[in-house]
Amino acid sequence: MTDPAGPPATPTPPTSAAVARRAGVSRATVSYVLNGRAAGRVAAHTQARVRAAAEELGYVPHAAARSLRAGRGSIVLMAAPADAVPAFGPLFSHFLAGFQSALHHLGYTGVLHGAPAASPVAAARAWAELRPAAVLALHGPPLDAPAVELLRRAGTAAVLTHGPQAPPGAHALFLDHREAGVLAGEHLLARGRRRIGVVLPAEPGLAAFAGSRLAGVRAAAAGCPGAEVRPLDLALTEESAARLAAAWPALGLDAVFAYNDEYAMLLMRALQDAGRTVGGDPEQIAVVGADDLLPARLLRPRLTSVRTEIAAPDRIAGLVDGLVRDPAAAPAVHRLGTFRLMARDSS
Amino acid sequence: MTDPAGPPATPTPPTSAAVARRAGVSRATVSYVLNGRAAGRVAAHTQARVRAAAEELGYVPHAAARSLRAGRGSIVLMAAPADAVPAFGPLFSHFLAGFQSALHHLGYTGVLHGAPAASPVAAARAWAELRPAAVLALHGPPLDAPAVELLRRAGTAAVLTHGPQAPPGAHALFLDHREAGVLAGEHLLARGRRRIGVVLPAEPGLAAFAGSRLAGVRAAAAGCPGAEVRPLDLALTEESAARLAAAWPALGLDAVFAYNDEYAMLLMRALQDAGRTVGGDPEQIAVVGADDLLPARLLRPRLTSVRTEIAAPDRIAGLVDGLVRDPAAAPAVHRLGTFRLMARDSS
DNA sequence: TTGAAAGCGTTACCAA
DNA sequence: TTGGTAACGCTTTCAA
Repeated sequence: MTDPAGPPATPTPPTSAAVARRAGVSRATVSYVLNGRAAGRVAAHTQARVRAAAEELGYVPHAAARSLRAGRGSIVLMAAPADAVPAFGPLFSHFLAGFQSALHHLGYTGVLHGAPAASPVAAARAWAELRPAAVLALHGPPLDAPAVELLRRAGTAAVLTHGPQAPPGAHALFLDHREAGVLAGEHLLARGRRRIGVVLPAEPGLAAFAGSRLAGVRAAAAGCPGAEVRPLDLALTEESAARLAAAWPALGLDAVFAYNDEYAMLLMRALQDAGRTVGGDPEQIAVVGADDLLPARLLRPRLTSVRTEIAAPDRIAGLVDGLVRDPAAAPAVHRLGTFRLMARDSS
Repeated sequence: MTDPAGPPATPTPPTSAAVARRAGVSRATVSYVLNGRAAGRVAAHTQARVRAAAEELGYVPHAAARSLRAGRGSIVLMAAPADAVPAFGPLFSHFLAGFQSALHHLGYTGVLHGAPAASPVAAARAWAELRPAAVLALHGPPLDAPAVELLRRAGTAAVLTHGPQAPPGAHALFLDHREAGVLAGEHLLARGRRRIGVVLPAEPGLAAFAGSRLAGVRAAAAGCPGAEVRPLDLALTEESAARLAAAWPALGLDAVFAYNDEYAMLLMRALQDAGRTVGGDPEQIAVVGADDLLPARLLRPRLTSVRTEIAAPDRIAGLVDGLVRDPAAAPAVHRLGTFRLMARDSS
């Protein structure tokens, strides 16, 4: 490959200057034309020439140079779960797709960034280097005040974190897992259950959510004399579930909220294998899951589940856009979604 | 908030020039110190002063400016599935976490980018704007030659796409789904099955994989006289599965490779609800899934599954790093993983 | 209608 | 041991 004219792997990417040379105009003209700011400034045939030159050269603008000059980038950074894998459920994936698309229409570039971070501040520093227009921390530990401050000082217009409250300078997106617990608890109580187990997953990263759900069940039970709530440790393995099932008689529970459809399926199977029956009749054990996954509907009995209804992706995208445009907007807590109970045969 | 000294949201982020002023040194010195290139150049106490100044100002280097100057960015872009949601299985999530971490140790910033793209070239253009060091297209349609060329011309050192072969200028990461089909087919044939159905998911984005898996089963059957293979359309809904189960007698199949554990679970349940029994005995219907998901082991009978063993994340990260360092490396096809059959009770 | 030039934040080179 | 300066690619203001 000694052809000096067009090597397949160009050593240096074409710049707007190269386009200008080829079209016989100035760099300024190129910029105007390619950014649609040429109306009434540049002759139509000149525009055509510029576009053709750009096309032929395979010119692509350099986002870094652009945002350097503009003083602000257009990327919206989302913190990806680094190790807490289970967070990537189909729910979140689906939300993500819609969200990215909505951001795109608003002129942003949505990007998932998952670097292993020793601390929230370390993560914030890594994110800040990219000078994003906005940062959303939807997973892992919520951003704390120092992390938010770092991001704000680095020029991030909008900082959003999940969690019940917004640190100074940030906004919060809140999915109140307590509500899930309340729904499950009230449902079970209404069906006459009084001794309710609540699964606390052994897997790390889920502890915060699990705690809230437990609190929700407790809150529901508080209004019902004679009701008892008992936390249960469970790992996502068949051994762990078998152990819990073996201990069941000693526990004397008549119902369980299993955090999750996965934990629920696991436990339900273990209980059945241990000779107990699961279902809605008083002498059976009632089981409630969450997330309303498809496989859980395939079990017999069909699993009752607390479904998460996440807010419309474009609503959140609009919110982010608004915050970017008005960085000084008063911090607030925004609902990220709600829960709904899908009653089926297991309770 | 009229305090002119320290507004919480700084209007302009601190620059290296600000750090230099505060420390009473030049910008060059700041650069040396903060990049660890100061050994033997800058006095220890000067270094301390610079670091202190940076700390106090909350200085974070500007990635865009850095990569502008360096001529090359350090981000590794991974194409995220924009709409083909199912790709985000636990397998991929787990790989991703390890991969990001490995990239981080090599000095890269791994980033998932999922913009809605009208075509591969449009996607490539969006990616090229970020001037990434490397691009990995692990989902969706493989990159075609024009897309690769665009990226290469934009200076992307390493372009990797999934698929059986590498377009000019790109490398390929290949997970040969045919092998999964072969494994499933051979397994079923060895168990005496001769009339094998293969599920083709109705969901788009899976067609390519499904086709390969079907081809694999066909290849296995080709070596076995009397064996027949029949494709079956199935959507991921209970209605679709019920319809297929109802048609079963007419199909006269004694085995099915269901693409996926999810499809397998769905179909297995539908068959059972229609009064057929699933299992390894000759008069039962044999069902094989794939991906070896936990819930599939909870069904009765336990589901036989083809497990995907993805390559170690740090091996892939090392590969990418090598390609970035040597952009002219001869394109090759690299195995992304292998398959293994986990025989259980359903076949 | 077009061109020239400045400046965004960083780093590498060369001079002091 | 340190500082000045130029250059990366782009947008934008001002002048022609």
